[in-house]
Amino acid sequence: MSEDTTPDIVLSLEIDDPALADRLATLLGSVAGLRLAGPGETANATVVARDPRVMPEDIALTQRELDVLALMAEGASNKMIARQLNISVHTVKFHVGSLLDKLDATGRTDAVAHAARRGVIEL
Amino acid sequence: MSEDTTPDIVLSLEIDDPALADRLATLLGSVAGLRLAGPGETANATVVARDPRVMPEDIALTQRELDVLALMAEGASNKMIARQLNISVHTVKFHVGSLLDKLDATGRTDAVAHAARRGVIEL
DNA sequence: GGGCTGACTGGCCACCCGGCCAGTTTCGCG
DNA sequence: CGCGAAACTGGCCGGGTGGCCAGTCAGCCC
Repeated sequence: MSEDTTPDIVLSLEIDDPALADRLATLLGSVAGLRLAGPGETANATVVARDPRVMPEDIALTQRELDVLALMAEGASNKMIARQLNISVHTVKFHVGSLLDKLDATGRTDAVAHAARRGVIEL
Repeated sequence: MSEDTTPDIVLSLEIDDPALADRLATLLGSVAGLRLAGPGETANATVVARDPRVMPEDIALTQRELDVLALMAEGASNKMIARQLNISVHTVKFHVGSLLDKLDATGRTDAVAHAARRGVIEL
């Protein structure tokens, strides 16, 4: 007579590895106080396990490059970035160029995507 | 003598809501076959629950727009996208323009960032 | 001191991008 | 059947972007 005050926690699974997903579903499905989400149901929490992509040590970015990168992720143009950081557009381009090199990107959009993937920045 | 073949699944928690985090930790901590990750330990899976931010229904994007968006997220230029989709560069620009409108973005970088934030695409 | 590295600035230029206008086709609805 | 909405395609052009060159300044190591 106490469960009504604290309903089951609903969990959804987003596991790439089928074997792991199966084990987790079995284990979690038999825990009192929580259950797995049904189709279309909104879960309280999600269990995620992405494929073990290479999470190399953080790329060595200077503070200035991080500043520029953050503003790039906001969709700022070089001109806007220059204004924000009180530097010239040419300097912004310089840092952007360095970022493209270090992040192995072909353009600013690619750079932001790569940085987000690697956890260098948060979207 | 059978646990050595299937070691415990290690879970880490990333829960914004402290109360929910506490309940999950209690529930999951007493499940045989899995345990919570210690400090610095690499987990097999992560339980995440972000604060219930407005998750509006997916923005209505056409299939073509999704195609273009996906390639944009890969850092592809309009020319590359055109080649990939067998359409002209001008048409790609048209779709990009629609994406900028629908995603309320100022440029392709901003569009990809917004789309990733809203879960429209996965980086 | 001399050499070195990294942040910063500038000019120049080919290319790309996004906005404008215009046109076609396809589809569903009254 | 007409008709409008939406998807799709194209030319044009101003401004943004990225690559290349060169140069200054501050800090650090040998």
